[in-house]
Amino acid sequence: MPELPEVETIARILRPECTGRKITSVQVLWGRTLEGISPEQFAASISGQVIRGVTRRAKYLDMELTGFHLFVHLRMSGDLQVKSPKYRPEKHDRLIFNMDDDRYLVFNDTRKFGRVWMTANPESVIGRLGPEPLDSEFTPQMLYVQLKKRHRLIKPLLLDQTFLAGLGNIYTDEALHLSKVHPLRISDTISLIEAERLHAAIRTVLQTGIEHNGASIDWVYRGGEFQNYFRVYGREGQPCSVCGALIQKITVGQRGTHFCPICQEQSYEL
DNA sequence: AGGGAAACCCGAACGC
DNA sequence: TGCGTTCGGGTTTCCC
Repeated sequence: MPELPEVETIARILRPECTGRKITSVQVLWGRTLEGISPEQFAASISGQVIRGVTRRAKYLDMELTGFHLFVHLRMSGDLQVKSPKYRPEKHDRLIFNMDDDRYLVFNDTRKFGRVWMTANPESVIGRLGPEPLDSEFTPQMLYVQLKKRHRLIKPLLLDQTFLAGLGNIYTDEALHLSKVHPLRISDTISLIEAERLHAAIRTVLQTGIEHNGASIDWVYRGGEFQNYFRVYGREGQPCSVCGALIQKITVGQRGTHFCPICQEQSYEL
């Protein structure tokens, strides 16, 4: 499930493969992948565009083109890979870009949730996103202040991409457990100490994810390594690695939420 | 303002 | 075995 670390890994893999390549044509195998543009218009405007660079913003892959940005959000099951000239389309391929070295950039997405935007104005796609959790501007103090301004359950707030950009369900549960914050805590009751722990935990889980995905070349939707290090996610009924209590699973804001009832006390902690 | 529900999808897991 | 049902995941949109 591509979250921030997986997108970061893809960007790192694609950057040397695609930078400087010209897109000569594109096959649109599933039109609804494209946001705000018809397949015909898309094909017409992308042909001849040169890929200037590949970066990441939150969970969006950002390909800078000659006159546009191509943003790709992989959502649940998306995958983006460079294929050799002899590649033939496979099941669930949605977009196939032909590059000027005769290789292909293939967007495959089993569940059809992934989306692609082509725009001259990046703000129209990523303008509402909150701070980047791994940036130096994102400080413990800033997190504390922002939490104080809101009155929301901490779990859904951390998942809100306009509050903080990049955490998905898995990393949120992991970060809450690592920082010993209960998922049902109300944001403006979180102390400075707790906010500092949460800040550190968010960075730790994301960085750990990046390291483990980076360590395995073909992780994308074929099983990465980070799953072997889950502290709570998917471990309902199994013992907490810290205290031995059984991990519980509840629903918070319509999302499956895993936590340790002992480590993550619900009471206020100074 | 915040929260709940529905919608978009399909493969895996589950129940019988 | 084979069938039908449920679930989950990220995000947006609508409604209370």
